[in-house]
Amino acid sequence: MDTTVVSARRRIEIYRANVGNGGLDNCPIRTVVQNISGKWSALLLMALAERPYRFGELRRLVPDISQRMLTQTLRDLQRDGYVRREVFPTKPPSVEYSLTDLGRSMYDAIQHLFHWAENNHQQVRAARVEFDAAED
Amino acid sequence: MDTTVVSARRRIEIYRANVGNGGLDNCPIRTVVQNISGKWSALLLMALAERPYRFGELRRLVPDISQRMLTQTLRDLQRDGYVRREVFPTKPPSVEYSLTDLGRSMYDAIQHLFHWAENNHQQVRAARVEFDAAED
DNA sequence: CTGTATCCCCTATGATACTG
DNA sequence: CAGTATCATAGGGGATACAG
Repeated sequence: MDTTVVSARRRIEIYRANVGNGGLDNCPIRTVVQNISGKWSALLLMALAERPYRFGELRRLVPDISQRMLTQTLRDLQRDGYVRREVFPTKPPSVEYSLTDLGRSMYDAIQHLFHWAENNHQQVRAARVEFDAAED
Repeated sequence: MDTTVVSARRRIEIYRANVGNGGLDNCPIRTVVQNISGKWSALLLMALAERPYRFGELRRLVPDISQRMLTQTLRDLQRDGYVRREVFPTKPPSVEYSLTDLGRSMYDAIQHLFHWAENNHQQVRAARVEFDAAED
């Protein structure tokens, strides 16, 4: 817990040092968080953490994602180095997506949050209900 | 790492079981992730993980946040149960924000990702540069 | 000091149709 | 099968002014 506190202060100081010439743009945390907080990113990361998937497989696995967002989310994850895209010259061509080492490493880190969410989301929902009820 | 894989599959299965009647809305992970992925949420959580802050203090600590977003982000964090808001009847009134136990617990979980980001954001940036350069 | 109320813009997401 | 292109929409976020 002391580690938490000291770390938090240092992070803020680093952020403040960059305000004015970059600010959040240079923030390590936002660099990472911004591109994995999309609507479908976590879901696709979880799928690929299990095993490699082809494009169409992912589409069927996540039935309510639009083709556009599947393409775009995968591309963003690939751009950040989390996902590897391999094209196989079958006919018609097939494309396989898989986690890179960097992606797996990041997944191991974000997994703590996923796990927390599974254990505590009811408390969060309850807090929302209570907050909304308290509004006059 | 077997834990990772098995867990990921179960999470996807839980998600798929809800597609059609709720889907992402009932997803524990999105319930949590959606409201801490805002532009300023992580920064404010880190500040409050250090110590309680007054509204004006936070404003000076994070000079480039608009008053509107400071108010709104704090309110969202409070609504989810992460932040406690206390009004002191001074003149003029002052308001103090602090982490709740739930907030501190969540912070401990998300901290792993923050730590990863600090250690690996250069690799992510490098991956982006490489990806962009490969575009014709 | 700590907010609320407007107005405005930009980006993320979605629906649909088309292509190698 | 695995995408692109185009158009439309909603919400996040900022600037500014006002209020208790």
